[in-house]
Amino acid sequence: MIADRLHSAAIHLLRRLRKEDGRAGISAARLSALSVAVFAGPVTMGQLAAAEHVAAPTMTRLIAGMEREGLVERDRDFEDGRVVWIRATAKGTRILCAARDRRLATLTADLDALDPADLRLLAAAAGVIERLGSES
Amino acid sequence: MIADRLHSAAIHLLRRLRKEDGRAGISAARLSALSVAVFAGPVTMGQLAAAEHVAAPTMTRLIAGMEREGLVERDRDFEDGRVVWIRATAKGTRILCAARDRRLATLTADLDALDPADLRLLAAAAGVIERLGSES
DNA sequence: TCTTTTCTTTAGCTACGCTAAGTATATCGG
DNA sequence: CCGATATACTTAGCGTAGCTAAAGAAAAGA
Repeated sequence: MIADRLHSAAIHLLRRLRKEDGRAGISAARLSALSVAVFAGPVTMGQLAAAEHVAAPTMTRLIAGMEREGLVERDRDFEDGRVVWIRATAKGTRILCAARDRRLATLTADLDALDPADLRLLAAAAGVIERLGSES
Repeated sequence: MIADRLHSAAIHLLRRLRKEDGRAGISAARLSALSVAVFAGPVTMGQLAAAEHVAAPTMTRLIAGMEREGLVERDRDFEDGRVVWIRATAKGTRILCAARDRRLATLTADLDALDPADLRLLAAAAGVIERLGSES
């Protein structure tokens, strides 16, 4: 029942992290999209939606919210007028890093309580889960 | 940056599983609560909310929805009139198993594509993540 | 008895996810 | 060149999940 346990574990982990993210003033979904914008350079709306495995309108709203708060900016493509490029602002990059540090601080406390062996296990498993989540 | 990668991995895995659960006609949050009701015997609302790391009103609504669909039943406690006991119905148990089988089927296909070593890794990591999510 | 505590629900808000439909731009066949 | 189709994104509207604040009902204590 690996599937069950992974599912349940993911749900509970996210609920826990959600609280930390809430304190940082940004939701998990936005944070995840923002990190793509920050680290994968300017991306189009379509690329972002695909990267986040989310329908296009969902990404439109996520970006609209972040644009209102000055975390990202939109630019129309010069060649293709339909395409919108998303770029993280300096503030967006700063917020991302701050939120990440905050998560890191709380999670680090938890991780420190683990066996070094468990920690190595998690590090290795994260990659596998990542691949699992991005399949299909 | 294990925290980041775990966070991102959990988000993407859940988004993927959400689609499967949707096809099964039950959401991830309900499924998770239902499995507690099924496997941890009758539980009170408070216990359920605590087990799922969710505020009480959230659990009230989850249970209300599942009660409407005949997946669980409520009973007042004989001794303490404030307490409500939640019991999974036969239908609820059936639905849970069906949804689990469905998830299992899709995830199994993914898992089969993994190295046996990766699979063992995931099995071991699930327990660690579980503990991580249930902390504090 | 009156107050306080505990368990649950109601009301109301924000946010995320979806589909269906609309708009604007590109592209292709005639 | 022009109409039809295809693509990229947005708008509208719905359902669900999460929260807090406050209310209701029952238990426990002064």
